[in-house]
Amino acid sequence: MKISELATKTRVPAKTIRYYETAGLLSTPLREANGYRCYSTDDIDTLIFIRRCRELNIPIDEIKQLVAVQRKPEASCDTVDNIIAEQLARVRQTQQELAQLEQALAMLATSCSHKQVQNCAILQSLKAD
Amino acid sequence: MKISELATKTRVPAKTIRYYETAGLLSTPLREANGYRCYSTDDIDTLIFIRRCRELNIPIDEIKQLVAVQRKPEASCDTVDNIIAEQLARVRQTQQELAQLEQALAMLATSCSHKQVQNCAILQSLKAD
DNA sequence: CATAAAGCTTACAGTAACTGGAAGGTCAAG
DNA sequence: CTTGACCTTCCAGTTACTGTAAGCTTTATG
Repeated sequence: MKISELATKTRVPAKTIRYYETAGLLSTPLREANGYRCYSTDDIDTLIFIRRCRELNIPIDEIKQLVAVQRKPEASCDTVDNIIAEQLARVRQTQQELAQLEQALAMLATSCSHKQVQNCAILQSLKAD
Repeated sequence: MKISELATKTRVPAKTIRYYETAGLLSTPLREANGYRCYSTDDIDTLIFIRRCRELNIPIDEIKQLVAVQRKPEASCDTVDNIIAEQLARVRQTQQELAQLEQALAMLATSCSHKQVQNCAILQSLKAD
């Protein structure tokens, strides 16, 4: 199958598929006589797996590990557990930071009573150290 | 004052100060005879303002507008209000997305009972379209 | 005074994960 | 035969810095 078919079947843009190849996430595919990339049905599974991981914000380097570990079926899944746990920790950390951000912004958003810039309470707040 | 003094007074790294200059966020400073940048006390205020905005995750292009509008004290503060409101909206949008992410990851994290990779429930889930 | 360390300058490269665009080859249809 | 849809590669741009290198100047020390 050619790249655009793989793209529609996995909902990953062809451009991104080529990028994943150069990034070392996908093995280099066979080529037809004309130089077109030629993919197998296995590639569909791998690529959907990658897409799902990216939807979970897992960095490409860690997805590489997840793809690699699947080639050793008898390995323990500690690597998998750790990557998911780390990603969860990162997400929760970001959530905390965003909560503080939201607080600060919400306070700013209600502080200005539509006067002129020279009296703007938002700008005043932002000038404080 | 030289760049490192400005850096310590504002808690913005000297490297970042130079970057802000090329990014058009800070006006080009005077130079001493030896070519060193020479800053005024006003630059302290501007830079602290910029740092506070960045802590609120406001993009540099929008900080540029906030800095510019402060040079016209009689302008209305609609620009300011809009930028803060948009930033708040972006933050809340991200919060929603992260909440879904966290749900999905948390579910994955508890799904695997430490078997081998070939039975790993996490990997199974990630393979589904 | 010599020299070494600290601080300043510029310019280039790298980060993450793509995305857009240019220039050109291939293939099927009208 | 030519038009349009795909395919190829390579280069540049995105965001907001950060690292590094090469080369000044200034300051501190022996």
